[in-house]
Amino acid sequence: MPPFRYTAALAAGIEQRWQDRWEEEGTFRAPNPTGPLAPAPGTAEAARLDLPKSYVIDMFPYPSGAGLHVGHPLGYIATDVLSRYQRMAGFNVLHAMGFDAFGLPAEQYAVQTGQHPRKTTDENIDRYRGQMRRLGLAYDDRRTFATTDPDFYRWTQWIFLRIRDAWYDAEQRRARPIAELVAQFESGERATPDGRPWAQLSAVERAAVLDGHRLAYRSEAPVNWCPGLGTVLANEEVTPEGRSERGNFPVFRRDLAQWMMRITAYADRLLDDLDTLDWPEPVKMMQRNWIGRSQGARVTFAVAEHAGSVTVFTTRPDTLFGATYMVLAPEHELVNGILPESWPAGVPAAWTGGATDPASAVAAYRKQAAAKSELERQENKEKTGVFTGAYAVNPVNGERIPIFIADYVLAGYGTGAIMAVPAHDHRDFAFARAFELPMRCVVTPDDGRGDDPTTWDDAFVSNDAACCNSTHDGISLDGLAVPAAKQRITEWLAAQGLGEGTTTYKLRDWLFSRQRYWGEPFPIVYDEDGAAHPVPDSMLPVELPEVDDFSPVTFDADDATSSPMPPLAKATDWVHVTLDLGDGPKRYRRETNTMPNWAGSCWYELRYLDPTNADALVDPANEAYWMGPTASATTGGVDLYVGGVEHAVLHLLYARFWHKVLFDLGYLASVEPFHRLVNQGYVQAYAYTDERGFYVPAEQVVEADGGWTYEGKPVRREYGKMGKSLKNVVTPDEMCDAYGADTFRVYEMSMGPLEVSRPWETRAVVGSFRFLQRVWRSLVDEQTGAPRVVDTPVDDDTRRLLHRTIDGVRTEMAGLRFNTAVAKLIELTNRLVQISADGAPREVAEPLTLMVAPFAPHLAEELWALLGHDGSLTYQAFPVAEERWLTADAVVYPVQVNGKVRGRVEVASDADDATVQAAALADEKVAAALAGRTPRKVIVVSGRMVSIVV
RNA sequence: GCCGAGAUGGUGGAAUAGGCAGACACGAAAGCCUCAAAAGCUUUUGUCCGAAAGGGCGUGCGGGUUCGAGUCCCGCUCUCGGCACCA
Repeated sequence: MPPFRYTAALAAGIEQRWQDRWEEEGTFRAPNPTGPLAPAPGTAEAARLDLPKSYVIDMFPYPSGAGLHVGHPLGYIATDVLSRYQRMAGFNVLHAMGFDAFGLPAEQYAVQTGQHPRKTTDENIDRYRGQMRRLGLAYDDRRTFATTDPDFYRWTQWIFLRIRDAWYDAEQRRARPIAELVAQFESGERATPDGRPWAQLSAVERAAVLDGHRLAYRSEAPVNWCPGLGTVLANEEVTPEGRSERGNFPVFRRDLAQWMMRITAYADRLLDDLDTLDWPEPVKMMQRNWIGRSQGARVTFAVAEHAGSVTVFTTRPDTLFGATYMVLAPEHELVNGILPESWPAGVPAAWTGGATDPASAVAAYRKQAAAKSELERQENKEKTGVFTGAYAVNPVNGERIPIFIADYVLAGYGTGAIMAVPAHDHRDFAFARAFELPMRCVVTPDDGRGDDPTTWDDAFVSNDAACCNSTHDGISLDGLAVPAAKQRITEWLAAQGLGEGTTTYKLRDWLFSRQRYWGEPFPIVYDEDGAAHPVPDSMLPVELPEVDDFSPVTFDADDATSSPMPPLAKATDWVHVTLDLGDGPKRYRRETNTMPNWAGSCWYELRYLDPTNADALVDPANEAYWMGPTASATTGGVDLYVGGVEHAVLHLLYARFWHKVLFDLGYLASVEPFHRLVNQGYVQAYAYTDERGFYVPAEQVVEADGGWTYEGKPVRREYGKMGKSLKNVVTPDEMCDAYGADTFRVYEMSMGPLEVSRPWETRAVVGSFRFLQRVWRSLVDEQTGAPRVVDTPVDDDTRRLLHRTIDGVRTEMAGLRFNTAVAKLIELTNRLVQISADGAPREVAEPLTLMVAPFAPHLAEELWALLGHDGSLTYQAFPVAEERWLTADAVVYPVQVNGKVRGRVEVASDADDATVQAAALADEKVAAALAGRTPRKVIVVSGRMVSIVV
């Protein structure tokens, strides 16, 4: 083995040396316009402030105990490659990394072992930092933190207080300080809920009124209580089966006083501003679906022989004439009030559920619905329900229609009540068929099915057809297209005082309390009356107390009646405090819930901008510089944010919400946190099970004619995640040991497009290793380690390849197509190898080194030094292609005869079409294919090809 | 069920302003070097017929538009992801 061959050991030496040097020199530090991270005037760093900026980050990781496997760094390497490229291409690049370190695993480990979560967390972070350093990730080392740092969560708490201290002004469509709302109440500009003057309200009453407006508020509301975990959960953390996403415990709806975030106030803006973002369409779609805005109308139906009325929400007010019955959610509050003593005469048996009177029918149905698990409801979509015995009056034609309760109507959406139009709604159709309810066609089918619903297989649903059978005193929709009919009827209802156009959302307010230890404490205390008071900014952060027992009290998983007991409640010395909140020292009780995991990740991208600022979460000048709106990003935000699709809804929606509140309150110039989002794919892996179904170590499985064996016995292959229990984990450290970090980086980038998931294949890594070896061997003498570069000029053909490569690599880099960029570099390298028998021409060696640098930075730095340069190449200009070498003198045209390539002709690149055509027809292979026939048509696509038709 | 994304050699993947399908890499085969092995290097490698020259067929399936379709249109199949009675 030659002593200076590029081996793993040689690579390890180079990598270590350059990582040390980058650290010593602070190579990747990005200057801020102002504050502690602003550069000294006149330095190279200061000059970079005049360049266009680029802010590139990944979704920061939760530092788990298992460390990184080869799947995790895919996005980190991609953003690193891009940011290294951009530094060379003339940008001031901010690239940073932190840790989302509050979370359950550390707490659960603490519960099991008694080891403080902070210790576990810090150890894991150290391990992650070590692994990331070893990969050569070029972060600004001054801009890093964990969400668990008191200096960080101080600001998380500060933001919480600003949100609590704000209300949403629906007219101005923005958040405003609560003091401005108080002023409106005081002046009488805004009436109090019960009309009394503000001054006459007691302190408790005022607090209650304001809580009805605050963007962070406490409410006694139905929440998802999970006794098995001992905590409440956000809607998003509950599976469709009604169980906890984590742990799969049953979840119950219970009324509990909890902190909420009024994210619903921002539903429209969160929806509308998606249009300004450069995000993958599926992610936008998921957010749109989650917000679930739908336009429609509320319509009030009187209850027959009764004083009450029921308001329904419908998106199809145009079908009001087709309403033949009404359905309330079983839990609807009006149900009990409208039940008659006995069934009306002639009620069909199927409607009563076999009960003797409406009250017992409703009670029985409710019981039956409650007994069904969510899963059973999912599986069985057959419509069930029961008649209430009451009738509603259709306001448009006075018709009496029966009122049912059924679980296909959800209490939490719209008004919890619907008008049923079985002819034009699939669900209503199914219900009507099951209960033999009448149907009336009020939208003429345009698919030839006829207008008699009794002959239909399903409802006719269309927004393009025209209305019919919809005329009564003073109102007719007949002949109107659906959209026009909606407008007409909505106006009519409003004029009659029977309804109004309205918008509803699926989005609910965000439950923000967790009964956990390892989270941000709320900066809230309660006085003797139970009133909440903010902890003054000057007393932040409210730090977590030391406790002996980190677990919330958990209960029998099925005990729906249990109540939360957070771990912080046990820290009695901490809970009970004496504070002076401006009216002298008093006793207070601290809030013992903590914030949910998402809190820190709702704003961390802002803290990288000014991580050491002690006076503000970020200096406005720094935020405006890095994230402010630009011509192409009109709502501002991070230039590139890379992370997994699993955060498509929750993290990204919550972070957008907080960002908008902070914008409204004047703290930020940007309206959106993340302008461009890219979802990196997953690196997955094969796992193998033996005949008993146990996993066997994947690395020892061998492939043998169409199957796989482990220790000679056949095993089954499955494809999925990497995990300890699947015995298929491959770590970046192993790859660094075997090949070096540069090889690993190149391999991860050349596996395929960033967005696509792909299987890990360790044995393929060697291809990237050979590539770097060829680069090294071309420029360095393997026997002496001396550079073997010559100054002889290269042939035109090589020079053209060089410039085509430069041009192509720049294009691919900008489009994040790193796999094809690497392929182009390999092609250039393979040419260099061919022409370097007597030494590598500098004309190719230098630009190749610079272009390889984003992918294999350590190797490139080493080669750059060997080429005779001082200092890091980090800020060397990326090569620029010369236009004149991008076009060849001659072009080879493929010639098609009847669609098949039959020959090729070489023609000067500036030849006109006639010349090209003549050359094509003169080619002997083409002539042979023509076999004497006269071309009917000859098509010359300039610079591309010739097509002859005979 | 609804919405979205996708399907290209043995494998990962190239090629979208409709213009030479399979770049680049892995694997495989043969060879060079070596006492030998490893590493490295060279050549071949979509498939079928053929000794070769050459030819036929080929981008999930079936149609269509076009001189020309992986790319556009219509109709399917399958895979993955999201939502799940949202009125």
